Formats: sequence, C-alpha cells, structure tokens
Amino acid sequence: MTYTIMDVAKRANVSKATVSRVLNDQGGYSEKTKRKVLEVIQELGYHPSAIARGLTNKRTHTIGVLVPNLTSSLVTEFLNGIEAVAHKLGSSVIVCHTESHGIKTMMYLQLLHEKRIDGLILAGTIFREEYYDYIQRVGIPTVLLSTYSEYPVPHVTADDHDAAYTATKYLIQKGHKKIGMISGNKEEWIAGSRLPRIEGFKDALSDHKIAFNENHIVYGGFSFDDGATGLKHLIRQVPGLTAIFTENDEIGIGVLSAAYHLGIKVPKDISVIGMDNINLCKVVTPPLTSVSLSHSEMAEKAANMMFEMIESNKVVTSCILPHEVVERQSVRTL
Amino acid sequence: MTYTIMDVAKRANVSKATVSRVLNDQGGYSEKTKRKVLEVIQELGYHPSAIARGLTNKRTHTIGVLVPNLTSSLVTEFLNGIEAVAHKLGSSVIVCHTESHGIKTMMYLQLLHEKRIDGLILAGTIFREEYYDYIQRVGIPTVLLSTYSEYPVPHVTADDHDAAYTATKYLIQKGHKKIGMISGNKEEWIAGSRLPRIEGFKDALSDHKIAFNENHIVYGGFSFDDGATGLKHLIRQVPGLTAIFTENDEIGIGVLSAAYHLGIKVPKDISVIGMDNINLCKVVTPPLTSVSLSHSEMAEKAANMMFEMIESNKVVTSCILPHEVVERQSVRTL
DNA sequence: GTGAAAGCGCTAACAG
DNA sequence: CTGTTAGCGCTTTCAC
Repeated sequence: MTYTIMDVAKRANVSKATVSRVLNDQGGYSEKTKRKVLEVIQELGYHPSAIARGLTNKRTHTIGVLVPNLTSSLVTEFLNGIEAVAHKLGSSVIVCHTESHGIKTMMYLQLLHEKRIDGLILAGTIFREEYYDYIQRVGIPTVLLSTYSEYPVPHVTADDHDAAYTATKYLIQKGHKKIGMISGNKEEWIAGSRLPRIEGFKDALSDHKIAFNENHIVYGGFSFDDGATGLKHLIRQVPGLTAIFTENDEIGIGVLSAAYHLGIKVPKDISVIGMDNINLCKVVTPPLTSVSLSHSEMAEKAANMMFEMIESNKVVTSCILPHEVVERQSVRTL
Repeated sequence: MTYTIMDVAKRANVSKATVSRVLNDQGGYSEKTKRKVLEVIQELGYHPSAIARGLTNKRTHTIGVLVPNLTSSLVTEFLNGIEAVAHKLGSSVIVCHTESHGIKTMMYLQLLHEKRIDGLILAGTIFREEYYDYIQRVGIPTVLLSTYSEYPVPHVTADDHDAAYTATKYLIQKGHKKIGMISGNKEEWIAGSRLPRIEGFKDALSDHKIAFNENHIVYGGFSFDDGATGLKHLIRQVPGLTAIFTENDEIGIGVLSAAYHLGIKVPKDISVIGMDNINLCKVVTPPLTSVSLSHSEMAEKAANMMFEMIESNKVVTSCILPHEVVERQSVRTL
C-alpha cells in the first residue's frame, strides 16, 4: 500500500494544502501542526509522488543522457561525471544507448520528451539535423558532450585538432620521423571530430618538415580490434615505421595487444601514443602514453551547463577544455 | 510550445476521450475520425505526456537500477544487458550509483520510489536488511543481480563456490601446487559471494590433497591496484608460488600489470586465472584466462524476471547461471 | 461511435 | 495560520 497526501492530511486532521506546505518547507503553519504532520508522514512511511508533482510543477527532476554505447570507457566516464552532478543537484538520469543509430536516437528523443525530462545531454554522437530540429521544436535544454555540431547548441569538447597536434608533436620531439596514424572510420560517432584529429596530425608533421604520405593513415573503427588490424596494415604500408598515433586509447590498446602477439616490442620496436587517457591506460602493458582530454571534467562541465540552462532558461556558452600529454611507457626516445 | 491532448481534440473537433482512444488503439471510433486525429497529431507534433499517463495508469514504464559504481566493466556489462531488454519492452532505466554506501542507497531507494518506478534491479551490492524492509513495505518488484541475500528476494547469480572451485581445479590440473588467491575485503560489494569463492578455492585444494595455509590468501579490494599489491604480498608470503587465482578479473589484470613492472613473466614465472571474464581479458597482455560468468546473460535474465514480476505481480524463482573457463594465455602447464 | 465527467496525487492561488 | 478550489494532462466509466 502506498499512501497519498490525502491519507496524511486526514490522519493529521489538516488539509492537503497544509501537508503540501510542510512537505515543501514553505512556512505558513504552526510548529505544532508541522510536528504533527511530520509525525504522520513518518508513521505512514509516506513519500510524495514525483509523478503527480511533475504534472503540476512542470519539472520532473529527471534528465536524459544519450550515448552511443555503454561499454566504452569513455562513455562510462562521461556517465559517471554526469550522474554525479545530477545527483548532487537532485536529479536522476535516464540513460539511453543509441548504438549510433539514427532511427533509434529519434525514438529515444521522443520517448524522453514524453517523459518530460528537464534537460538532455548528448554524448559522443554525431549531431544530425533531425535531432536539432526535434530538440528545437520541443524545446529541451540540451548540451552536447564531445559531439561536433554545425547547429547552435551549446557543447563542451576538447580541441581535437590541437590535441592531435600535441600528440604528434610529442612523438616528433622524441625523435620519431616515420609516424603512422590509426583513425576511425568516417561515419562513426565522435564523428566530425575525426577530421580535426587527422588535420592536427598532418599539420604537426608538416610544421616539422616531415613528409606526409596518405598511406601513413589507416582507417577502421574505434575499437580494440581495429587497433589490431590497423597495426598490421600500417607496418606493411610504411617501412621503417617507429611510432603510431591512435585516434583513441581503445585503438591504442588494441595496437599494444596486437604487437604483443606479433612479437613486436613496445616501445622498443615501436612507440604508440593514444588519446583520451581512459582509466585503462595505466593498467595495460606497457602503460599507454596518452593525451588527456579529462573526460570526467568535460562531463561535469556539460552537466552543470545543462542545469544552468534549465534554471535560467537561456542558452549558455560552449567551452573547449584543455588537454595535456600523460607520459607513461609506450613511447621511446629515439 | 508543447501541446496537450486537449489541443489535439479541439483541432480535430472531437473530445479528449476520442483522441485518447486512437492514441491507445482501443477501437470504438470510425476510420474517418481516426484518420483526422492522427493527422492533427502529426501536424502538431503532439506527444502524450508520460507523466500524466503515469498518474492515471500507475505505471511509469521506468525502472531503476542500483549499481555500486559506474566504471567497473562488470557493472557496465550489467547495465548494457538491462538497458537492452528494458528498451525492447518499452521501458527506460534510471541508473543510480550507490558507491556501496548504505545511506546513499536508502536515499536512492526512496527517490526511485517517489518516481514510482515499476521495478528495480539491484546489481552487485550487498543486500541489507533495511533495503529489504523498504522494498517490502513499498512493494517494488525487485530482483537482485549478482547480489547475495538472506532475504526472500528473487536473484540471479552465478554459483560462486562452484566457479571458484572450477578455477582452482583448472590450475591444479595444469600441474600447479603452490597456488595463491587474491580476494576482496570483507565489507565490499559482491559481498556475501566472497565467502563462497574462498570456500570454493579451499575445497578444490583439499579435494586434490593440496595443503592449504591461511597465508595463501591475501585480502584487499576489488580493483586493479589491489591486484598489484596483492601480488607483492603473495610472492613474499608463499615461496615457490606458481599460480594465482584472483577473485575477479580487475584484480587479475592488476596482477598482470604489477608482474610486468616487477619483471615477473606471466605465464612463464607465474600463472594467473581471473573470474568474470570481462571484455578486457582478451585485450590485456597476455590475455587473461578467466572463469566466465556470462554477465550479459545474467543481466538480461534478471531484467526479464523483473518485468515478469511487474506483469504477473507475483514473485519469480531465482536462478543460478552456469560458468565455464575461458582459456587464454595467462596460465601455463607445468 | 462519441462526449461528459470524474479522478489519479499534487501544488497554487484565493479566501478566511 | 489554514482550508477550499481549481487545475496539471491523461484515462476511463457511463451515458447518449
């Protein structure tokens, strides 16, 4: 049996209104009635229905988070950060994993709107026009996290071009000249940030007068396995290769693993630097040097921005978070 | 602007009731009005409020999931499985991470109850009496996932004793005699399953006439770092150690990592077998042999059970899922 | 086939 | 200080 405000009211010999008042600390009642009401609430184990409240208040204290998957460490770190600030601010989060699937994403958007979420965070997805239209139309305060967009929606991202440039430059400064890159494919998530990373790589090369050849880059997916196959392609394609920059750490770790199986020593034979600095980096063998994009920070920032939008009801300004290379043991000085 | 059923009704020159009927495919209207209503809905981009619906229907199509953290692979795999079946069955999931914190857990339980979730899954937490009391009192259909409990709540788990026995026996059959175990501490999550795992380890040893000494087991936490420190303790405590069984894969991977730093070769110098068979196992170096507890399957099973409880309104029977050892390259035959 | 009206549990004026 | 009343957006009898 779950009680209603009416049950409490009757039992305390007051009106619903009074119960509501003490429930919300609004004042306008005597200490005595307050005590009585609280007592009855305790006694009954009464908890107000957030559903009913939501109906009147137009505020559900629930936010939605759309992620492409649930198993990548990156997403996991995002979720962690978001959930933390949401909880601190008294909201719950509904997670939806879209599998980077357009139709599924639209369905989730509708679903979340039907549930009347207060706000939305889109993480690591490509932001399509239809999403923008929908969000715009129903007016959900939204912020994009690590998601590139051509549409005017606030976002928090890293400067991908710059980060890739930094990673590549780091390799160069360590004396490497034959450097390859393993990138994700064109359609995948984090999409849009793909180009900048590649450009950053190329720019660092050219700024340091290192010749670039298209076959220094190999395209695949964003997973461990792609790192493995990427490595194989790369060593075949570029003779004398000494270092690899991978678009993310998952790929980098895949490279580490494949290298082990192929009898290639890291960093002795080949150096690798990843990107994202996920938790795993420090636990793989050898620990993976990576460019840190401080994801938890990004996620928290995004969440805070979203709540600000909810409160103030106006758009906030996007921000780009800094990065740094975290040196571990997968890069050797030549 | 977000429209209500009334807007649709007016615009279609029918009553709310009729709109509601076509919305729910209830029949009792002409083809013509149906068409008209649908047309207006389309036109307005109307989406019914799940909040209002929830209020009348006493069904929110939202479930809650309580997990101890958000970053362990195990939890991630659970979430993944749960979200998948929930979505297939038309429900959303609110995730809450309790940090194995009793107070926080109770707060979340209350919060979720206030949100009037249809059902609840508790994953990888120790199930305390106060949780049981609360759940019982407010009557949320609940199932425990990989959580030990003395209370009559349906659960899906692995047979921890058996799995630990299997892992240990595997090591023995590979010719190992000096076997250590790294276990989590007493109070942590997955708690309750800790004892069975230790007992399984001991039983396998004694069944194969291998002497057991208390210092063959070292206790710590459940993370990478604990594996590292565990290894150091173990090699000091038991001379001639050739193999280690770790209570979970995270610990096992920590051992791998620490071994690398200490110049200990796996599996040449020392063999290690983990438990859980998380995704990471196959990507670390060397790939970690592990006892598979098929978590996604467990999660899906748990979710299905929960929905069954919601539908049928009666408790379902618990189940214990099988396991198997997944051979990779971290164990050597002596 | 369709509409009117009551009610889900709560909050927010508006009166006293 | 406290109660009455009118919604919030939807579903569901019960009539017509």
